[in-house]
Amino acid sequence: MKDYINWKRTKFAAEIGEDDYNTEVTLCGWVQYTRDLGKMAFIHLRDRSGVAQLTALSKTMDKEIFDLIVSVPRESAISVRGIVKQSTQAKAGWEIIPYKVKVMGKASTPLPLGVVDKVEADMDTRLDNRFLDLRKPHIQSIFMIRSTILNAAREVFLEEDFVEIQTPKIVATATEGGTALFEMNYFDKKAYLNQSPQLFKQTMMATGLDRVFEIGPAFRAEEHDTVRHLNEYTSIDCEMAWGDLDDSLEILEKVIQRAYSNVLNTNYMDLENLQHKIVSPERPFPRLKYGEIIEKLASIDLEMADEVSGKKRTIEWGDDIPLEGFREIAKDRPSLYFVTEWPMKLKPFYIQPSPDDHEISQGFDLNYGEKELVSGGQRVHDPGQLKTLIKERGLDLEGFKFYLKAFDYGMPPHSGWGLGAERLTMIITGLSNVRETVLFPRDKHRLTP
RNA sequence: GCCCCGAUGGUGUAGCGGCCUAUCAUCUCGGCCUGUCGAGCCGAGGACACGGAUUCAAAUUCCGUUCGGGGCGCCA
Repeated sequence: MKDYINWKRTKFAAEIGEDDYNTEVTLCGWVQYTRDLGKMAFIHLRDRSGVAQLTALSKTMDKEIFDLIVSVPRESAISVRGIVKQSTQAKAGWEIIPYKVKVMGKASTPLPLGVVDKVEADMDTRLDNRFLDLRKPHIQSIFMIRSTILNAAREVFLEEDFVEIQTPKIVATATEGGTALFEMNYFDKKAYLNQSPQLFKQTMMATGLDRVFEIGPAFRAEEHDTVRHLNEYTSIDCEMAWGDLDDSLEILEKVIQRAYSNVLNTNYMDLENLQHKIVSPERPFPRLKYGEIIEKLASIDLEMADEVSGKKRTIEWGDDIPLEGFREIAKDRPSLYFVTEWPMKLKPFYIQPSPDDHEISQGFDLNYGEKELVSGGQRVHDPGQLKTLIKERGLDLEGFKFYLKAFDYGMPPHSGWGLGAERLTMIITGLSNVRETVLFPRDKHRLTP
């Protein structure tokens, strides 16, 4: 039989108020809970905005509708038409007296994952049933916040005259090196999933677009198994010409600050759902020199394994700062700070040395406590110098042909950075596992869903 | 790449040689209930990852496999 009723939603649960008393509404959502008292039943209907209570009385309603509404399995998708009634007994002050119900999508039982159960599920179970996991308001909040963060970045870039670009994710050469890549077959040729847009965005500096940004995926085939790594992550990248490192840092500060303030302004309910409080950071962010950090760590005798001998020794200038070292620094600096003036050998080949000291680079990191958020710097734009640095690292010039070509025909000075979108989301939401901030995370063990 | 840890109903767990025909909660199904909102009450259902070994006896010990969690390095 054809259904002639228009089941389009007229209100979200959270939109209902005094003005709606004694009017008809159509709500669409999921049956969160059914409390059947025999001749009377309460159904909690959840939509994106919140929960509405439907109060069904067998005496005053069609028996068929009553039986349907009390028997529909929880988490089924239903549409309900009813009258909003004021009620002192209902928590919201109102309730819906339904008179028409349509089951749009019946849920099977039992659920692989309870949406409102009192028992928590493991991350693995949750990810296997992510669509159900996402029905939990506090999980949805993570992705509401993530969306705000990405848009805040976009907002700042566009205000600052950047052009949004997309660079290829399938590439022929082993790009910048330093990480394992996923290999793939490209019409019988070997190809790789790109680890970062670095070389492409730099190439754009030779075009006259001057300021570009990209928000897109990056792939790393590292078999790391930690709460802060993903094999596919979202990189917020930018590159700008004709300026110096400070211009880059300023844009970065603005992006981070805007992300915080937009989340504070628009996602206060989501922060509440996550029971997390944040404070917008003030600019400029503190700047720590690599050398100062090493001094501090050496003064407390932080030990680390020597790269060559493997023996334990005190940290010294030239060593990379281990996580344990950053944990020490985080005791005094639990929030955002830049780390500048890294030794050249700890930074990639495309980072420019300082004009005063060729051992020191113009590369920087942005940390939040012990967490690394951003990496960037002033780039080498002289083709001769760039070739030398590539060779010094033992990399094959042949693989960088397309990149180097752009430097041979008028490359202006430029700088830029890459920000891990998930790491920023993790910090702003206060979550401890980066997987929480991705709908369908890719890690060493997980390829589905 | 290196190192730890774990696997018990749909979900989350207890048990750590015989007391296990396996605990509790949640869940599912059936019954009662006209004001529930962590509903309540009565009844029922459902599990020891897989393979091997030790033992009179294994969920429990050992080995292997598979799957999962975490740490380090590296990075965003």
